[in-house]
Parts: sequence; C-alpha cells; structure tokens
Amino acid sequence: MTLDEAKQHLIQAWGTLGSSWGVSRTMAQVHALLLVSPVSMTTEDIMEALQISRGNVNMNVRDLMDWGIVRKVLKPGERKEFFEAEKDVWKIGMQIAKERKKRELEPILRALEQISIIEADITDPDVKQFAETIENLKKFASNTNNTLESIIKADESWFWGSFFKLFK
Amino acid sequence: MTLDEAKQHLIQAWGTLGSSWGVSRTMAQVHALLLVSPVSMTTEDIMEALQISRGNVNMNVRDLMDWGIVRKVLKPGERKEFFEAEKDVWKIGMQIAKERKKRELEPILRALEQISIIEADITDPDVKQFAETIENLKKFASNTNNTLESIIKADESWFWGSFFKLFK
DNA sequence: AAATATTTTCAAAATATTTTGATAGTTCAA
DNA sequence: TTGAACTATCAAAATATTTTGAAAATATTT
Repeated sequence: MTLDEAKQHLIQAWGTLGSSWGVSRTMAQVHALLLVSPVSMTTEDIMEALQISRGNVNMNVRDLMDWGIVRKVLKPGERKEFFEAEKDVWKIGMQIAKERKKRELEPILRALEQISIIEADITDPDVKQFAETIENLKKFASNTNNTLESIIKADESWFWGSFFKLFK
Repeated sequence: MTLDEAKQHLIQAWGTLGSSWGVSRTMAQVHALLLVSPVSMTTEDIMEALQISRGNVNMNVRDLMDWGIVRKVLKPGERKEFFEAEKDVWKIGMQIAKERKKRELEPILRALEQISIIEADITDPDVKQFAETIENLKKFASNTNNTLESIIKADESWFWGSFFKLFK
C-alpha cells in the first residue's frame, strides 16, 4: 500500500462512516483529506481531490470550521484562503464531544424542561407515572450533560489530564 | 397542560430531536409513545396514535427491538403482538451507549486496523506523519472504546448482581 | 474607480431516505 | 387442511437531504 493509496483508503472509510457519526459523507471526507494532508489546502485543491463542486467544498469547510476542527489559514502574498485540520487527535475528540453535547443533549434538556409544567391531578396513577418518567429522563440527561461538561472542562485536572496525556 | 397534551409534547419533541440522535423522526416518536404509555400497545394502536402506516410501524418497532429498548409482549389468549418500551431510563441509556459504540466506534477501529499495513519508505517525513496520525487515531478510538466497554460491563455486572439477588 | 480574483449564496437538480400500501408469508384454531 | 388473524416484505411514491453551478457579493490589486 503506497502512501496515497492509504490516504485514499482513510478518506473513503471516513466518508462511509460519516453517516453513522451524524455528518454527511462529503463533510467527513473533506475532514479526512485535510487531516492527512501535510500542507494546508485551497478550495480548488479540495474540489480537485474529491471531485466535488465549489459550493459543496465551501459549505462543508465552513461546517467543519463551525465544529472547530478545521481552520482557515491566510498565507502572506497569497490571495486564496487555505484550510488545515486540527491534527491533535485529543483536541478533535474534545471538540466533537463538545459539539455533540450542544446538538444532541442540550435540546433534549430544554424540551424536557418545557414539559414538566403539568398541573394535572397528581392522584391519578398515570399522571404520576408520566411525571416520574419525565423526571428520570431529566435526571439522566442532566447527569450525562454534567459528566461530559466536566470531562471537557477538566483538560487540566489531574485525572483526565494524566490519563489522556498518553494519547497526545 | 393535561396529561395527553404533555405526552403529545414529548412525542413531538422526541421526534424532532430524533434526527440529531441519528434515528428517524418516526422511530423516535414510536419510542416516545411506548415510553409514556402505561400499557403495552399493538401495531394498530401505534398506527392510530401516530397516524402512520402498518409497514412503517412494523419496521420501526423492529428497529427499536434491535436497539434493545422495546420488547415484544405476548398476552395469553391474544393473537396480536403487544409492544412495550423499557422504562428504566438508566437501562435505556446503557443500551443506546452499547449500540452506538457498536455502530459508530467499532467500524472505525476496523477501518483503521486495515489501513496501518503500510510498507512504504519510513524515512519519508510524509509517510511518518501519516503513520503517526493513524496511530494516534487508533489509540484514541480504542481508548474511548475501552472506556465505554468498562462502563457498560460494570453496569451489567451490577444489573446481574441485583438480578440474582431476587432469587437468593 | 475599474478590473480581476476569490468566496458565498441559493434555487434547481440529483441523490438518499423514509413511508406507504398492497401482497406474500406465517401462525394457529378448528 | 383450511381460513381467519395476524406480521413481514418490498417496489413505488413521498419527503428530505445533499450537491451543483452560475450569479451575486466581497475583497484585492492596478
């Protein structure tokens, strides 16, 4: 397997898996491409490498920047914008955890918060059971949220710090 | 807010959020419906409640059973199959963690495993950098995988522990 | 300011996913 | 074995998402 073949492999695999990670195939491929590129790339480089349109590249690169795992780089004397991926795997993982928390967990908490305004007959067993289910969901979701929050915040704490330094 | 309104609220919210959780809106709604139903429901009950077709209910209920968060219940003297959701929120969370690990993490590990068979010139800095990136991804993914595995395993032993206590 | 280079936008087209509903298949009681 | 009562399947239709590409907007140079 040559270097280029290996890179193609990763890009393809990443793309295929992208959907199960909740991002589009193309976005995952753009990320993989930038991740394995030793140099930053322009929109045109990416268009060429993945055979996709300009608009598509633009959109996906901006999404990746929203996720905080791709940066714009300006080169002195160059008019074009260059892009590069965050290479620190730990940081990528943290950014993804952060974004997913925001996108998947927080909206649920908000939705559950809204629902709990029930002022129905509390002696009705069905009402009681429902209220309990909502209460449990809330507890579980906010627990998960807090745990993630701690992990993300505690980049410097002794436990996670030393535990994950191995992978930096 | 009456009980039924509150339930409708939850079902709608769950459905909307479903997409960000990587399941279809309908699947999330079927799950929410069963979760807040104090009794088990037939295919027809679900069709009626969510105004969706038989095939759709069938497919989604089976997917939910694959996820391990909905069960088929057979009632003596009844030919129809009834369905009910797991009500223990912690168990639901564990099942989801388990499934997502299987669907999102393990395929990545497999993909990375396949790639590392590079026998290219190791003195080339680009090759070296690529190999390092892959290596880091592998470490990170397998570490995450193992951590999740531990949490799930610990929980299962707790579950079976208390399960067997019932028959002491 | 005009010309040129580059990025962003967005409506239409392409693609992918979900839903339907009619039919095929299964189970069970008589 | 038959037929009633279900459940599963799957091709076609409906919906949703992604991609394109050309035009608009923005930025840079002359």
